[in-house]
Amino acid sequence: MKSRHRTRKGAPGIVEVAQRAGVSAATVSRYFNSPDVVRPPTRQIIRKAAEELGYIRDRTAGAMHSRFSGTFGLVVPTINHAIFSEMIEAFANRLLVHDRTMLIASHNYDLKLELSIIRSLLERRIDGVALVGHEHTDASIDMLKVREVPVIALWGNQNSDGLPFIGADNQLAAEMVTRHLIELGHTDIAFLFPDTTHNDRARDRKAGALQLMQDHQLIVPPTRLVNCPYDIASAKSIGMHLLSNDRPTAIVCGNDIIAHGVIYAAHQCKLSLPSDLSVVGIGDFAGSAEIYPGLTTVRIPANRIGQMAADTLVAMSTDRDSQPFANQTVSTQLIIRESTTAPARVS
Amino acid sequence: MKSRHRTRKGAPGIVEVAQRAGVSAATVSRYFNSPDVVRPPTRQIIRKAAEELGYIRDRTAGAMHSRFSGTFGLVVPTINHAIFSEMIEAFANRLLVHDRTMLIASHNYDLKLELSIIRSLLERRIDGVALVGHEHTDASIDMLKVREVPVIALWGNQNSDGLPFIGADNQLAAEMVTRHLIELGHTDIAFLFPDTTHNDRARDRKAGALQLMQDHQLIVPPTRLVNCPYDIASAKSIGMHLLSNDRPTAIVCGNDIIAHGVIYAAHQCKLSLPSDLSVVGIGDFAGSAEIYPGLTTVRIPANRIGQMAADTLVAMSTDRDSQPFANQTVSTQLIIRESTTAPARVS
DNA sequence: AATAAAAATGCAAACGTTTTCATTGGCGAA
DNA sequence: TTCGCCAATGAAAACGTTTGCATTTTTATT
Repeated sequence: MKSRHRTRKGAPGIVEVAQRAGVSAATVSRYFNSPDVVRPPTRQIIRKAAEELGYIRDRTAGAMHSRFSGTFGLVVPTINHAIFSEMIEAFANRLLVHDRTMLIASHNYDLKLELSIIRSLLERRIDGVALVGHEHTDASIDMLKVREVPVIALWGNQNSDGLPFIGADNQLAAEMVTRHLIELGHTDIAFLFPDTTHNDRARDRKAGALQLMQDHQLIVPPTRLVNCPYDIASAKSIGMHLLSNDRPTAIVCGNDIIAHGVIYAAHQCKLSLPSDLSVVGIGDFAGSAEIYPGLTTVRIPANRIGQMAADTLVAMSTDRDSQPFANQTVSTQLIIRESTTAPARVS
Repeated sequence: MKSRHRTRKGAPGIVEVAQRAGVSAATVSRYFNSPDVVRPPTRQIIRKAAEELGYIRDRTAGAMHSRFSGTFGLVVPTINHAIFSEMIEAFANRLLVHDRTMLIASHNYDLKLELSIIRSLLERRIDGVALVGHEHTDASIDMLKVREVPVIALWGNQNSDGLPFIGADNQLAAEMVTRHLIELGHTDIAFLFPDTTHNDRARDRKAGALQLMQDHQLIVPPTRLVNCPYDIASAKSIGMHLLSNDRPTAIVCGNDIIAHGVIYAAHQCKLSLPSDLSVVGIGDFAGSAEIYPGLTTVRIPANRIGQMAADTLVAMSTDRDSQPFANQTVSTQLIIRESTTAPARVS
């Protein structure tokens, strides 16, 4: 209790374990990091000593020397959102399998905040980081490049930013649902997409849908192209407005959350679905199969993305040199349920 | 490149900054940790040097000495679930305000896994941890106790385990919705709750609802007490079964997710709500206000819980001695919307 | 059984900070 | 101008591991 600032209460270190086991600290360290290099009998002795002492390794200290913290970062726009939370959970669980942990933070589509989050992650010496989308400040990317921290972009499938990615073809996804409606005979279709300013996924989707309309010589007047945030309350109220007079025969929603909101709006307006209105979403979130009527949408395997991201990042941090990893586009699939049908009155 | 194992690429350390600023490393360290003790002119010089070098602190190294990692753990049953994800986001965002980060993991109601997660968090030297609920293995609690890591139990409001908590009165919440139905005149009420084995929140709710029924001399036959997992698909299918013949006039659901499923089931069965069936949930999740008909439920402020947890934990880790913190029960509120009404045929 | 080769272990020097203690410098008071 | 005090800074010892190298022990070979 003099020069020694208060010692970690009751927590034995590697040297205490070594002492009790009658070996050197180095051997104990090796026992934990690569058990196969220590002789089986020694292993037993150490295991026993560590257990009796209730020893818990200090990876923080280990990270100092080995430069691996065993922690990875995940930066998302928002945690509290069906599609991301599914991915987050998959990512975290997969990391756990690799004996790694996840540091996560959300920036709510604020790129400036993203930068400061990345900085904060770097201060914690993460072994790698997964970012959502391809829109990031140069400062963010540079910071990661300088440290040579493995980075991976999730959810999109373009590498405008030069980052390896794991994601879906969002443009194609939007095309799929739009084509489905066109093939059913719809011509008066409305589009509800969120602000695309800092959201490349939404931009791709919107572009895909609109392009397909154009390919089919269908014009989309401004009134049928509505901005709608990714939250159910806004979606419902915008939906109500859209349906109250001169309503379209079908609506393409930027994602399933918006679609849920629109369906609720339709119920509220006493419309019967799908005869009065066809609705499609993108994403196939939890609840989309159960909602009434079942939502026609495009399945994007969020948990697959999360899992692949974890695997890839761990691999990248380990085999430092096998970079760059191949970009991966996960498959999307049109799922036709009960929310779509041919329009009642063909024009 | 001889004894020196590969140096962190391009990453300047505190000494490089010190060198460039013409001061000692100690002063740079002080500049970052308590700027007020270094003279303003010196501050400027250091700030400039750090900026030009693109210096990023290494908190890992700092943590070694100061025993604060600036990271807190959050252990939840599942991330991908409306109510938890709202709390998780609030917790993370609030920590960010405190310049701290969050390590999170989910155990899917597996207490054994929870233990190993806690261990893993401890290996990362977290400054504190928030656990959901009051059911934990003794080993988990002991491990935390020995290290004297601040712990807080979320979501419940009992301290059977001696842990300080921040949560809601789940029993009361269930009573509120049940009372509402009874007051409307319902006597034939069904209850859908998840397995309560490792879930004290669900247990409290169930107990609260059933107790109230008993208080009102209403008996609940076994057929009206159904086990139902917290997922929408199960809820809908169980709901369908329950509604297909000899249906009750009202259903109390263990949480809003189950309620959503039941409402979808009712739609599927072509029942009209609330005249044919009243439904209540607990939690007031996103979507509960928008669903058709709007769900009568009890509001539990998840984000408030998350925020308070972050504040409390940070405080606990800082003022080590002001423990134990007062337990906090957040207020719940009955929200009456359109999913409930008096039963059609009074028996 | 002796020797070489291989495997297991120990020693001690890092890793990049923070913090204690000592020292320097600046400034007001006499 | 000189002295003394306080604020600001520097030097160096931790913090608890990992790992390169040296040494010892084991195993295989003749």
